[in-house]
Amino acid sequence: MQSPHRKFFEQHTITVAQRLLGCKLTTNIGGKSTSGMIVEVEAYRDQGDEACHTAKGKTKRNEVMFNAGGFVYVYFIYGMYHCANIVTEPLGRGCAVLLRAIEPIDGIETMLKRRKIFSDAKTKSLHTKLANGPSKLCLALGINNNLSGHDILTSQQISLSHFQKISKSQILSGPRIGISKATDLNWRFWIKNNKWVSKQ
DNA sequence: TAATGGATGTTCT
DNA sequence: GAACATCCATTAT
Repeated sequence: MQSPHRKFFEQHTITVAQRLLGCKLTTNIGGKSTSGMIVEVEAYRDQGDEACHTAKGKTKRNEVMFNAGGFVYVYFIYGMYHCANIVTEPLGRGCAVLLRAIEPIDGIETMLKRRKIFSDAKTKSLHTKLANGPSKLCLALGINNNLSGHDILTSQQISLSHFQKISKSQILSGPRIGISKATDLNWRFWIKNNKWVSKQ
């Protein structure tokens, strides 16, 4: 399948967020290839969004978000977890889409090991354990701060391709999860009836 | 099934 | 010193 071009990522953040649903995200880390279809995302925008990391300007932590659309922004949270974003809109803006959940495609054995899921009992309801949340997704795909600042168009370790066509009628939206500011914005988007989504 | 609280460290006030 | 785009085990209902 074809990979998106720069212009795909430089559109309005809401547009990119919706169009990322159904795309296949692949990582190649530690000699292991893993991939999954993006089924849930959240949009974070530079203007009118107090919950966005860049709401108060550029800092050491968020500087990667000011790259051109298509760069990867990973941050460390709660002392033990990572969250992965894809930068959107043109160079210098500071917008991104948070990746919240994937439906596994390739390298499931590797993902199970990274998530420390071993017993058969646990593998029976994988959709509630493997990658249904931003930090679970990072663990499953082996994403950490080393990937922050990579260009998803050229990186050898993380890439994106079109995979499944998702129409507007298949996309639902609601408030973003885990934030205290700008909770009125319905900027979480997910694929309707997809069981790999973190919260329906 | 819902609610609570601990783990853990970086960033910003 | 508080907040934090989380997760999971434990406890209460």
